[in-house]
Amino acid sequence: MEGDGARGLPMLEPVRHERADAARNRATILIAAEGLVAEQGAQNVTMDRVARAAGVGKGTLFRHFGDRCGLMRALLDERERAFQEGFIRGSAPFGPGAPARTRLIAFGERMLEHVEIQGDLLAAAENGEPGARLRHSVYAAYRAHVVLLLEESGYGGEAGYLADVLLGALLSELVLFQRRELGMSQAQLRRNWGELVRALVPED
Amino acid sequence: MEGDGARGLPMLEPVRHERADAARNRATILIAAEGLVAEQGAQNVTMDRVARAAGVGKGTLFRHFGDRCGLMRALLDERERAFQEGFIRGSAPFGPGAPARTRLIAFGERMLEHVEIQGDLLAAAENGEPGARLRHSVYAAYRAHVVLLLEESGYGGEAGYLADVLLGALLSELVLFQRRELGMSQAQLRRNWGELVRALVPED
DNA sequence: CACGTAAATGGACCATAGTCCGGTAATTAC
DNA sequence: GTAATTACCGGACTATGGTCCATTTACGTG
Repeated sequence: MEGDGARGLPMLEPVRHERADAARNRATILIAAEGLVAEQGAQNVTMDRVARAAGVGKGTLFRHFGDRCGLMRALLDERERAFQEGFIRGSAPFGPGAPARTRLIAFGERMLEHVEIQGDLLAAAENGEPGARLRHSVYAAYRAHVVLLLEESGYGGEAGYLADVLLGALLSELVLFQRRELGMSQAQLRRNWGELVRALVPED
Repeated sequence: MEGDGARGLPMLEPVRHERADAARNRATILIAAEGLVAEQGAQNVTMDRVARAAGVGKGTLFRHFGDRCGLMRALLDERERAFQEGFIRGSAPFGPGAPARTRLIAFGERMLEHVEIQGDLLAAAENGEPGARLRHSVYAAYRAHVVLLLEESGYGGEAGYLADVLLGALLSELVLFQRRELGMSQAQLRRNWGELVRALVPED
């Protein structure tokens, strides 16, 4: 049914060439949005203001980023990419090379730092329709990584379930609540995360 | 500063007498909202439509329930109250009388059932500003209960932290995702919940 | 280079959550 | 019973996320 081009190579990119003006506008928008977020906080930035600040129409904004969460995600993208790169190909214990349980602890610690630095932006990016964040590919990537580590560690139970629970403990909404509302320190969260993982995952 | 009536009894209700028309309107609104939710699903019910269906103005709606989440919560209120009543004063193992760990497992199982039945409504009620659900008194009540059980069980770590993690595993957004998107069965979730608690909480 | 096509654009438009306030009706004091 | 008070009412209004489409602009081709 799909009209594959029957060329030699299957196309890896959905878009052959992003038009120059589109690329320029995307960059302009991201810079404008970044500035607004920096000066007023992610929560107070409206799509209208971003569009006006970037000097483009609202339609352009939504064409490029889909929705508000998409824009926020795009702002996080660079860090996000570095984060994923880190646990896939970085150096141990975050990257490969250390025992699985150790890596899992390192994963959580990095995630806590990530939330510390990008907290509001993360919260804004995850705050869409119910369940949207779970269906997104970023969650899938994290989940797959945790599942892999759990299986590697020899965990006997259902790794997918435990991955959901563990990622739940790192959810930005929760971590921000613990930090700001409950007054837990970052060190406290790190310690508790470590204990949690050690209690659940076998040493290998 | 507060003008306490200096009568004999401290007032237990913030409002001395809800005016008859107000009470009538609240009831009418709840009935109308219940009907709309039943026939179109919580997600598709707008405040405007509820107001029109109830034959009241929008202002009345917001005066009574604060915001959309408040209305959804009010619709859940009866079940919610029964749920809380159950784990505070009900019969074992959900209520008092059983070992703490057993009660905790029962708590989770009831919560999973609760999500099964009231899923969409719960999701709608929890879907507000980031962190709002965590700051709400319902979350505080659940958290306090779980903390109590953990301490009673002789859990050595920080009970508050573990309570957040455990409640995260029961979050309606997550459970609905696991049921609908991941295709996990309710039995599977029950089993995994039980294993999770048994792995983390000492038998007592 | 001229041209045709497909993509990008922008801002008018829509839907919906939430606010505000002049008017009104229920309660209370006398 | 009547007047004063107080709480309630309703719908017009605002703010904001998101859609639509007629118009414009870049790009590949002859």
